Amino acid sequence: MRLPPEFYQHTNTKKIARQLLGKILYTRFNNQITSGIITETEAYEGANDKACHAWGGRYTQRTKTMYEAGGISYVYLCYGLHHMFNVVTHQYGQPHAILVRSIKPVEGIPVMEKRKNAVFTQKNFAIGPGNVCKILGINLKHNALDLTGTSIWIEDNGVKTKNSEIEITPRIGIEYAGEDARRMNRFVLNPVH
DNA sequence: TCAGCGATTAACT
DNA sequence: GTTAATCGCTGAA
Repeated sequence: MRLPPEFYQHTNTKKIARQLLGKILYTRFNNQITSGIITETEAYEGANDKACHAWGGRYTQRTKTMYEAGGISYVYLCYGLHHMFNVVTHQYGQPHAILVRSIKPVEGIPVMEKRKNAVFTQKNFAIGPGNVCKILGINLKHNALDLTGTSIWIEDNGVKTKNSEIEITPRIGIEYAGEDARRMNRFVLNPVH
């Protein structure tokens, strides 16, 4: 079951970030399908969240994607090297987004291994947001794509995630965000301790 | 126009 | 634990 636009257009971004855990993220580029279970997300809550690119209502070429209505992708380049894949949420005019930090590969593993130029082991599964984009083949060209289209989409396979399987922590790599750096906006499924 | 920097990673010591 | 890689975005000039 593909997630409908209404799923993304809810106004509680943290709740959506929680619900995305356990869903399956698919990409289909050049007729190659790859997918993985979403295991880690971070909620970025718009103009009032200093960690969000659109903090304070910043509206630029890059951030304008986040102001769209929920249900599209937001991809950008970080440190000049790494692509980050986000899901835009909330209503039009509210720059909320959810960063997908980790997935567990399911379909098209050979394709993903080739993209990463490495063979997957238990340990180097797609850990980290840069890797998620790398193995799924996502780059800047895939910014602002409709998540109900045929290139990138998310499916619900009916598996329910239990609260006991989920860890909630502050977000990563945003120490500059002051107070907001302490928000409990990161959701991890079945963390390996 | 341009300097400074970042929602990071992998390969080092 | 430390660091190089590397480039688009941002904001100030």
